[in-house]
Amino acid sequence: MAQRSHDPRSTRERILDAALNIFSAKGFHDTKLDEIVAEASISKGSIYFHFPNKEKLFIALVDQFADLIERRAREAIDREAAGILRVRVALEAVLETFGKYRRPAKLLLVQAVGLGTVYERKRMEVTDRFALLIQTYLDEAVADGSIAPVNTHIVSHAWMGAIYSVVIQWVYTGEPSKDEIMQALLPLLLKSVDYQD
Amino acid sequence: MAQRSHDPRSTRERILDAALNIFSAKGFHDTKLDEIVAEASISKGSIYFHFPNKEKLFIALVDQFADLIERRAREAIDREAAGILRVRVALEAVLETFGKYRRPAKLLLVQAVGLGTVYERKRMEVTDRFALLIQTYLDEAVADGSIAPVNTHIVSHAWMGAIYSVVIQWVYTGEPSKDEIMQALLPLLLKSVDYQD
DNA sequence: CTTACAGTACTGACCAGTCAGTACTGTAAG
DNA sequence: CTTACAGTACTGACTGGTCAGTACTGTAAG
Repeated sequence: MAQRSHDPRSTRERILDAALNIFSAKGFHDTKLDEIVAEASISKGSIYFHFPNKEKLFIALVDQFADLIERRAREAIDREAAGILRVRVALEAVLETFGKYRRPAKLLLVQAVGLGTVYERKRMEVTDRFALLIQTYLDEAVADGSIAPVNTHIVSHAWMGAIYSVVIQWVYTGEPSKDEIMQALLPLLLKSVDYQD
Repeated sequence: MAQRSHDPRSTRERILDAALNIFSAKGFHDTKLDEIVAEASISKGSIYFHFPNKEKLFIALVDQFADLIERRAREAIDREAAGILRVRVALEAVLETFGKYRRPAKLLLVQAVGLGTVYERKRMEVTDRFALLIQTYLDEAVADGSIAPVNTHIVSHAWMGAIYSVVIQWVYTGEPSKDEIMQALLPLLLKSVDYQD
């Protein structure tokens, strides 16, 4: 029967937690709300009290994690003064965060893709967001002469894709290690824009 | 009622054609078999005569197009003798093929991702396939001294991801143009492994 | 008349979303 | 302080539309 509410806002978090577990393991369509209900030990109605529908619940998780990744990257970048060296710390921060939160990583990088018409827009929104972040700092590096002029629009998408797929590989198989990735991916990215240290 | 269409085997292709159209436009889950039936002007029974189920029909399309891309790339590569120059022709071939077949491209690059547990394996299979293709030729280039030794496993995944995301962007928005992509992406990839022409 | 297909009509499992009801917490008028 | 009403948080049995898949029939060619 109806429960007390001395976990006033924690129910919402229980739902998000459980949803994250199941969505990231099984994907959007293979996840039944009843599984989330069981995992969170709440009721189905509760989900609909806190979220308008299954889709919005999923998107809340995607946004939440995209925010986190972006915040971590920006924080790391802002701590570092010099132009292109910021790439190192940003990449480190992103790998660190993805590594710490593998389940949400899976959600963001894989499960959020290919969900049908409704999600096309969301997918684009998220990728554009990260590509723009990269592009901003690449433009900055070009402006201050750290690197030669390039098509930063294409380069930023290429970088994002490169990071994405290496991270996906890593999230799924555990290989290669974070250190190996840093050692191989960082010089690769820097050299791709002609930056030699 | 039932017509003997004197298109004996073409029904199968009509189904594949229609399925490709609808799947690539709406994604797997938002596509109803009845829509394919209407589009192909065939019957539902026909689908189940030619394919065991919806999933296999979808995967047949994915495999078909993955085969095509790989074949085009290999053909282009095999026509070119020198080590790293093969990268140019392979990239050209891949872009050419993706450009010619935008709808299947969408299917392979986006719709086939994040479809749930059953497809995780397929996704990995396809990405590994392309990554390995790249890795083979990178290893060759390292062996014959065209480029310095690198972690070709990571590099191949990074390259694939870079190509993927630029192509996805292109398939969806039409921007940047194929020429711009060639002009920006090719030097980027080559420089990333320290190859200067 | 058999094989290979093509067609139609149907079914039933499934599951997102609903809703009527319960429990508890203010709070304020009498 | 106590009754009354309102607001919030939550429950879980139920439903109704949907759609993959099935059963069965039709027919033309060899």
